[in-house]
Parts: sequence; C-alpha cells; structure tokens
Amino acid sequence: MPELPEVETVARDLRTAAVGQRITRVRLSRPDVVRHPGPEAFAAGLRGTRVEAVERLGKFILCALDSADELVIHLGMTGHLWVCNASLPPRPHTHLRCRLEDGRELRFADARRFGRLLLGPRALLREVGVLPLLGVEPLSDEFTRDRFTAALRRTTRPIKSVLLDQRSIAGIGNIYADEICHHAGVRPTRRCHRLTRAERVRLFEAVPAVLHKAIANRGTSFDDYRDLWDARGSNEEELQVYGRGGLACPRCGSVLRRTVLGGRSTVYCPDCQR
DNA sequence: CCCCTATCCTGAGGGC
DNA sequence: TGCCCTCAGGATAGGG
Repeated sequence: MPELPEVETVARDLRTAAVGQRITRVRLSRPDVVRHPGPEAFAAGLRGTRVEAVERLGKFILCALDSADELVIHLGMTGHLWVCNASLPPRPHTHLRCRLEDGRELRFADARRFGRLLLGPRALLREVGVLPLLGVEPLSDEFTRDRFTAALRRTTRPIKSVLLDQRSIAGIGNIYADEICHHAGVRPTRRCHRLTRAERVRLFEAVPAVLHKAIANRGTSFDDYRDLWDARGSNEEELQVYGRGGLACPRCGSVLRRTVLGGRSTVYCPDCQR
C-alpha cells in the first residue's frame, strides 16, 4: 500500500527517468482507471506531450506536461508505476503504457484498480472534484509544531483518525499512522483534545522522523509495493508495530495488541503507548 | 461535526 | 486438490 514514502520514492525516480522525455505512444487497455477526462481524450491529450516536471502531493504524483495539462497518478492500494524497456512483455493488470523517446516505457498496473489516472490543468481537476484538496505536507516548512498541536487541541477525534485524514495531513496511511503513534508512545485510539502537551509534541516530532526514515529505506514493501524499477523497499524491517499484532514490542517486549479503529486494522503496544 | 458502514476490487490465506 | 469464505484497505458516499 503506497503511502507518502513509497510515492515519494517513485516520484523522485520518475523525475530522473521521465523529465525531458516525450510520450510518443499511448496504450490504454483499461479505460475505467481514467477518472478525468474520458479515455479517448485522456490518451489523445497525453500523446506527443513532453514531461516537464514531476511532483508529489500527498499520495498523488503529478507530472507537468508541456501542454499545460498535468498527468496525475494515484496508486491506490495495489497500483504500480514502473519504467522498463518497451519490448518487455507487460505484467498482468497493466492498464496504461506510455512509450518514451528513449525506447523505454512508463507503465501503470493495478490489480485492484483502486488507483486512478487524471489528465488536465490542476485547477480544473480540483474544480471537477477528482483531485481533492489536501492538508498540510508533513515534510514541508508548513508543517509547524504550533499549527499541528493547535489542530489537535481543536478536535475530539482519535489521533489515528486525524493522521489518516488527507484533509488534515497529506500522505499518511495505515502503516505509518500506526508507526507514528508507536514512535510517539501514544495509543492510536487516544482522543486528540485529551492529549498532553508533551504527547502532542512527541507526535509532531514522530511524523517527519518516521516518514524520513521510510524514504531513506525506499519505502515499505509489506504487500506488493515495488519502486519504479520493480525493486522492493527495505523499510519493512524497520516496522515496529504494523502487521506485528501478537508479537513482542521492539521497545518494551510486551505483546502488541491488534484492534480495529475506523475500519482499519490497528496495532499498538498496550504498555509503552498510553 | 463525527462516526460507522458499504462500495469499489483482486489475491492471499485459512478451513474443510 | 479445490472450493468457499474472509480479509486487506484508500477514498468516497450515505445514513445515523
């Protein structure tokens, strides 16, 4: 499940691989992964354009094109973007193939099809509602301690729900929400307005700490995440709680507990997360 | 406002 | 061996 660190890893490599390249040929074999505009307009609008920049916003990848449109990619749960020689046979569930000038191909595959593709000017995509307004980027200068702790004081929601809310903070998903709570020593079910000042500060510091480390490890390949070159990230080895219910807490040795919060599997340490 | 649930979708894994 | 069931969850929509 690609979250901010995985999407950032892919976006950085895509920047190197695709910026300056012209898309000479477009094959869209699964029209329903395109959410805007229609499939024909999407393919026609992509063909012949040059990639000028690649940016990540939350879990979205935005490729600025010389046509003034942006190609927007959301990987959903199982979406996979990769660049390979155009002659390689496509893997199953490959929905989009973009031929690049250098003989390589940018491909989008997604078994569950929770991912989606958009094309258009960013403002239009926002207007139409296919590109949602996102909260603060947790690795940017806008993510300040005052802003974060003030937001937490204002809500009664469980801390994990806030971390997962893309309108509050962009890019955090189920894996890193649990990891951030564990790093901060705060139980994910804790209601924000009841957190102490020290806990709010620990959470604020845990957010970039956990995300930066995961980026340094090129992401977590817990299920089927692979980078642009089809390689695994190594951050799975660093996970303290996610997917480890019933196992020992790496910090204190207690048995990690699994529960469900907001419909999401949630793992925490009953002893060192209060 | 906030929470819960269903929806989309496929593959993996368990039980029998 | 194979079939059926459940579960995984990012985002969104709808009901309470």
